[in-house]
Amino acid sequence: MLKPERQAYILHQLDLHNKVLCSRLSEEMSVSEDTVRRDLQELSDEGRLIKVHGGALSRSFHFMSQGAQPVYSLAAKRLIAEKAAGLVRSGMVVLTTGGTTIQELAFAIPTDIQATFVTCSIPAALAYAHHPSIEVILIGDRISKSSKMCVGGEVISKIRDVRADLCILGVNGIDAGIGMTDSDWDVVQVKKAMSEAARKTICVSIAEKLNSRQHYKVCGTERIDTLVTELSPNDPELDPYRARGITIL
Amino acid sequence: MLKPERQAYILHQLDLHNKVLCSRLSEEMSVSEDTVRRDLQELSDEGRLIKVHGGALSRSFHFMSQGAQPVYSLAAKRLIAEKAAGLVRSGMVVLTTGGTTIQELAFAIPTDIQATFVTCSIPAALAYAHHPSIEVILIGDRISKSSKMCVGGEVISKIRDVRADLCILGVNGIDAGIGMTDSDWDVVQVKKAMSEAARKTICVSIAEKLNSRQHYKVCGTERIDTLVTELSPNDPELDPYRARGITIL
DNA sequence: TGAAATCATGCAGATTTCGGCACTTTGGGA
DNA sequence: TCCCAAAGTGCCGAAATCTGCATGATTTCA
Repeated sequence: MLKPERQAYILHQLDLHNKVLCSRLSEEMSVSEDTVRRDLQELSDEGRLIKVHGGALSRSFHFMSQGAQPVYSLAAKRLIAEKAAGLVRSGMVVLTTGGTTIQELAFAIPTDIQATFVTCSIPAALAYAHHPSIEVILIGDRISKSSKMCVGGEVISKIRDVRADLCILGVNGIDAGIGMTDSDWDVVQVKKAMSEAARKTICVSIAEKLNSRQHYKVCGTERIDTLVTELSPNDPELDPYRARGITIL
Repeated sequence: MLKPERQAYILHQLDLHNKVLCSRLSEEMSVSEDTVRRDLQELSDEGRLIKVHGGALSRSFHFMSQGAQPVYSLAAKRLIAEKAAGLVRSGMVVLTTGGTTIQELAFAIPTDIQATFVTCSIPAALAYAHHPSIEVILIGDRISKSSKMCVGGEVISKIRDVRADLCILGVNGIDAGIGMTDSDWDVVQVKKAMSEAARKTICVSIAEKLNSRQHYKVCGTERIDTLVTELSPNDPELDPYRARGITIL
C-alpha cells in the first residue's frame, strides 16, 4: 500500500468513525505502527486530523471540544476576575474585549447582577451568554481569525454609539511610562474606541505582563482608571502604576 | 476509548445533565473510577468543570459548549454537508444560519475555495473561522442565549443590506405543503430575511425532520430552490418536494 | 460516632512515542 | 551500466504516557 493510499484510507476511516487507532490501522493496512504513526504525524502537520496518544481524532471532533486550550495560570486569572467583577453593578453597561481572563469574568459576576455586556469577542460573548441575568450584545463585523473577535470600521463606529459605564480591557502589554500597548493593529483600534466610549477604563492583567511593551499604543496611563492584577494591591511591583494615579485592585 | 474522547464525553454529559458521577461515568465508559477521577482532575485544572466529592458539576449551564451538542447522526450530517459544500464556488457570498449540520459544512468546504460567509450564529462563525481561506462576517446584536445567535432588528436590517448568492438554512421543520417552519420567532425573522436577501435558498435537513411542522412559518416551498438531505436524491420520500419544483441533492 | 463511599498517592504493567539506525526502492545523472 | 541521493519503511531501545490496583486518609451520611 502506497503512502498516499494509506493516508487517504486513514482520512476515510476518520470520516466514518471520527477516530482511528494506530494499532488497528497498522493491522488493516499491514504496515508497521511506526509507519502509521508517521502518516498520522504528517496529516496532523497538515491540519487534516488531530493526533492523540494512541491514534487520531477528526478535526470536527477537535472543534467540538475546543475551548480546551488549557487556561494558563488559571488561578491567577480567577482571582483577577473576582476583583474585577466587584466593580460591576446592576444596571451598568460594560464594554469588554476578549481573552481568557475576561472569560473568567463571566463566571465571577454574581448571578443577581443585571447588567449589559457589550463585546466584539466571540468567546467572551459566549461566556457571558451563560450568565443567567446578563444581557449580551455582540458587535459584529469581519472576524479576525487569530483573535476570534470582530474588527473593522463597522465595529469602531458601533462602539462609538455606546455610552458605557465601564470598559474592561484585557492587557497585552502595559508599562507605567508608555501605557497600554498591543501587538495587533485592529485590536488596538477596538480597545481605543472602547476606552473612549466608557466613563471608566479598567485594565486586567496578570503580573507577568506588567512592564512589557508591544508595537502599537492603545492609550497612556492617564486614561487608565483601575488596574487589576493577581498581586496584592500594595505589592511594590505596582508602585510605578500607583504613582501615576491608577487605582490598584 | 481515547483520553480526549473520554473527556469530551464527560463534558458532553455535563452539558446535558449539569452534573456527573464518577461511578456512572466509570460504567458508561468502561474504565476504572481512577481514570475517571484523573480525567475530572485534568478538566478541573483547565477550568472546564468543578470537581466535587463523587463527581463533578458544570461550571455554569452549558459553558463553552461551542457546538458541543451531541452531533446526533453525525455521518448523515457529514454527508449533507458534503453535498451542500459542492454548491459553494469561489467568490460567492453565502448567508447561513447555525446548527450542527451547518457547522459540519465549515469542514466540508475545500480549502482552496475563497468565499465570504455571513452568519449570525456564533458557533457557526467560529467553525467557519477555522477554514483557511474563507472570510467570515458575523452579524451582531443582542444574543439569544438559547439559540446562540444574534437576533433583533439590527440583524434583520443588516441582512437586508447583503446581496448574497446563496442562503443555506438549517431546517427545524419542513413539509411539502406548508413549507419551512421554525419554533423560535426571532429565528424565523432571521431566516426570512436571509432567504429574501439571497438569489438561491438551500435547505439542509436530515430526513428525520422531513414532513414536520413547527409553529411559525419561514417560507413556502416556492421560495426553496434546493433541498439537501442524506437520502439518495431519488428516494421516494422526497417525491413530494420534487413535485413542488425543488431541486433535490 | 461508625460504616460506607470516595479520594490521593504510589507503584507496576502495558502501551505508545521518539529518535536513531539500517535496509530497500526509486529515479536520475555521470 | 553503475553510483548516489532521497524517500520510505521497519526495527530497536529508551523514555513517556496511560491505566488499574493497593493502601491509607478523608469525607459523607445515617
